[in-house]
Amino acid sequence: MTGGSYVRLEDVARHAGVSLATASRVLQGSSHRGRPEYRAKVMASAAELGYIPNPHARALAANTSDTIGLVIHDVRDPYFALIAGGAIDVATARGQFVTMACTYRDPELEARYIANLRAQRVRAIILAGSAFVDAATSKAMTTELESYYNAGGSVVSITRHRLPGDCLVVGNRSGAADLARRLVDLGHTSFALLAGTTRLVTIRDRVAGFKKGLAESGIEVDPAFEVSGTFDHDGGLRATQQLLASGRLPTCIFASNDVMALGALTALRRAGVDVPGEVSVAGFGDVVMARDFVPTLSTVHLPLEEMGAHAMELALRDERGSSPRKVTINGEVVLRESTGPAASRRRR
Amino acid sequence: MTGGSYVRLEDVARHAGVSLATASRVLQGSSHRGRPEYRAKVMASAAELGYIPNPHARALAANTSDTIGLVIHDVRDPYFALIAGGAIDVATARGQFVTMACTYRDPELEARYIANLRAQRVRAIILAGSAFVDAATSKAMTTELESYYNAGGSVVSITRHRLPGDCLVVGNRSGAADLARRLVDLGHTSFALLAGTTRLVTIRDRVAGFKKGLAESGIEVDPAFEVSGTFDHDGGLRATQQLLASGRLPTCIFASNDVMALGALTALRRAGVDVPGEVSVAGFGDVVMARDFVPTLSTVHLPLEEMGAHAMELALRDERGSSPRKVTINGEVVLRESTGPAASRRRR
DNA sequence: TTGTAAGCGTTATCAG
DNA sequence: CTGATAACGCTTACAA
Repeated sequence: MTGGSYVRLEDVARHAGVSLATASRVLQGSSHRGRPEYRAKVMASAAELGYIPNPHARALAANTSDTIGLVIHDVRDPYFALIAGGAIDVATARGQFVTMACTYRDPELEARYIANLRAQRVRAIILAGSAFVDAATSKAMTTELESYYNAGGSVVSITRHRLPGDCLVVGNRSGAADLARRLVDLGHTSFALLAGTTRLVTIRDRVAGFKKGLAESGIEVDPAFEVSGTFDHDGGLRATQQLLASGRLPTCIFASNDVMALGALTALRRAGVDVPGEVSVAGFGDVVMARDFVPTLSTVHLPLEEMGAHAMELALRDERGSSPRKVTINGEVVLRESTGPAASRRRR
Repeated sequence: MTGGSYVRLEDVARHAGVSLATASRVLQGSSHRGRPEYRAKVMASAAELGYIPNPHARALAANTSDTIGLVIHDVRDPYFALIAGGAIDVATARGQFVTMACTYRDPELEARYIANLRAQRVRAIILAGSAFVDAATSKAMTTELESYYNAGGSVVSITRHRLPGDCLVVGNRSGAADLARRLVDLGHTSFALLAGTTRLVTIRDRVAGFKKGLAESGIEVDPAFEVSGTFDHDGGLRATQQLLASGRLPTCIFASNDVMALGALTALRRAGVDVPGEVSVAGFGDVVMARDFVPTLSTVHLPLEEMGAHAMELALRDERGSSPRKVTINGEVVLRESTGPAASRRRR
């Protein structure tokens, strides 16, 4: 059908018997300008010839492009895979390309990649993944992003309110606090916190929110029960093993994300500890597979896919908003099998 | 640091006191041409000014680009997330961009997207995800890809040996046959096959291989135990429920991929059927989480991440291979908790 | 409205 | 080996 070579705008113009400029205007202008008969002719020719504009030429001439940069922590992490999926779908539907990078929370890698996206003049940059508490860590990246933004680029971040542009603010604090309250209602009184790195603001917020929720009932977390590690499956596994090794268990373990919770579940199972019989476990995020964990995981549901889609929509809106938008996303507590009434209570 | 505006090659040239052409040559030529003193000057100026080449201009002039198109079924599916992750990592390390699309096995969407990648003159296209048995379905896509390939583009596919270019051929048949043998060794005699859509060649191959493995021991699959559905979690769940509803169970269930197997596990658990006590379950692929399923999943391990990395390396090799390479990837059976000795045998 | 022509930032050709 | 200069395909003033 389409031959080996390319159809250029010039070919379309000639075929339609109009000038290059006219063809260009017709093809890009969603507006109704152009004499109807010319419009029709050009459209027909373009379709017949199978014309696809050269995005590079377009980018060069118009100083914009139709690709969006998506910077995430790791595609392999289901949390981000969901966000990416949602984002990619709306981009594809709108004829935009998505170029994606995984930066593994390495600020330097992030900075470098963003510089490249900027040079590529991507239409927008979406950043998903927590920032570090220490703002200086990502200074280079922030600077880069600001130049991009100031030059007219769109920036949408998820949970990075300090960055320029729009932001999807996840209610980490409130979600975790809600979860804590529900857990207390179940009768739990002693909690362990698998915090991951407390240098990530997401974790810090979730932990802070959780503690606040507990505090309302006068419950404090034993410092010995606050164990950190990496913010992933292994981190959850190791932290739990550490807990297990200490010989003392709380009645409930809160992992600051679902994947860590899964690690915790695995560690507990290996050690022969019954969940929720002996300990309850809860996570945060509600990754799709949380429903398939054994036991199914209690967690704070976040509409991850929609968040990705929403972020992409913000990134794609015609006029970059006069004022940056902050959209709050609130999670909803979902109690499933992994949390039960407190063990102590049960024994009564 | 970097100002708001852009540094162009011209600026670097002026700063270094050489011509545009010289600067261009120095900056792109990995070769040692250019007077050393000029080379040094240009490099220094570029570094000092923070020069980043404009990829669009480069693409337009040189008719190539430094982005690779990655077309997969769905990022949310851990199987593909792993492949994508492996691919993205090597691309990033080599300073290449990856633009990714999910096509959900929709041939039309695939064709459209590939046409766009082609127009964008991406440096290579990587295609992961099974083809349909019926070649006509993806005729348009194939044509598009061939034009791209014939025009000098690199194509690397995973499990699509009919396509032009290099191919990572997954030993679906042999892997499934191996698995079948091991399962027979365990004493199993009756098997159910959760096939997914038999229109996908991957599934067809896995099913055929599995049957072949069984046939070596004179075992046949009861047609009533061969149930199809979608090639995902839900497909596995539903197929298993269907099986359950029929009132008759085999001693072992083979799901043609891990995610389906997870669905099966969930259905079984909900129905109160013990695995592997009453039925054994096996999958294919060895998604990371297979180790966290309860029970941990027996499956055929595929080095998914390495496959993605390998595919990207093939895509990036300097000269497109004179002859297309076919690399065979063989899976390895991993027996974990989800398969045990056949239930009937146990009861003796 | 439509056409002409001047860029956009690089690469590549061709003289010097 | 180096330096002008013409592409590359498209957008967009500017002119008609």
